[in-house]
Amino acid sequence: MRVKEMIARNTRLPGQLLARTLFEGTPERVAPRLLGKLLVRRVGERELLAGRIVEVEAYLGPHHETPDPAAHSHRGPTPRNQVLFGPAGHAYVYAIYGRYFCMNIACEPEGRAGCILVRALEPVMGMEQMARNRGLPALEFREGHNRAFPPLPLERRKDGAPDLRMLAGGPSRLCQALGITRAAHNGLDLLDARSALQVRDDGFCAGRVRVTARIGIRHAAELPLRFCLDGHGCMSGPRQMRGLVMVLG
DNA sequence: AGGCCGATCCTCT
DNA sequence: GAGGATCGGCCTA
Repeated sequence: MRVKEMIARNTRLPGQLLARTLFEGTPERVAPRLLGKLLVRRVGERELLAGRIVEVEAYLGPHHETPDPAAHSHRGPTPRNQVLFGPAGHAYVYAIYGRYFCMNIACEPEGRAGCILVRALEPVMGMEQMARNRGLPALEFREGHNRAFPPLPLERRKDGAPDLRMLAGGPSRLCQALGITRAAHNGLDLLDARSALQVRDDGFCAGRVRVTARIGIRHAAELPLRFCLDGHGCMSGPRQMRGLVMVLG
């Protein structure tokens, strides 16, 4: 207990943990509520990497009334996707294309397998380490901008320096930036203060949320299950995408 | 046992 | 905008 408290204090994690009930709803209900939350990676006892969730996609479990053949859980439990059928709030990390990882958050009560794919983060803490993790050149910060997040460039920089959007904009880019792997992080409880990977709330209020079709899938490609902070510079995919705008209440 | 293919990213045109 | 890298998981035989 003492050790846990020391870790919690020494790392000074931003914000606070979320309630598990938030994740026990259906994925299309949970997804927009994750926008603006922080995904926090603890590295050892001191280092902290964090990004604000600006884009997510919902994937519907096999019990959902709407079939979702794009979901990994669509055909029922397998050794790979078993975390999705467990309790809400746990990380499902899988490998894709032989070289990358993607991270999901399990939703719904145990036995149901809806989930949220985290697709893009706005880097908040540890940007320099994120750039190193991504194999990008060192970031250069202007005077006074090394603490607060610098303004987002909306166009690629001409000098070849990394576009800050590219640090963690994209489901595999964000895993690379935070050092998330299947071996180390699949199954972790994101709502446990001792976990190396957590979702936390620092009070940020999501404004307008854009709802569009999901990206990069073949099946059920029309379902409006992608949610992003409208117009945010760090979202992945096409800049202008057809969709509805909702305001969270 | 073998084949297919993906919730991606990067490079090049 | 197109194509290649690269391999684990899942399906078929």
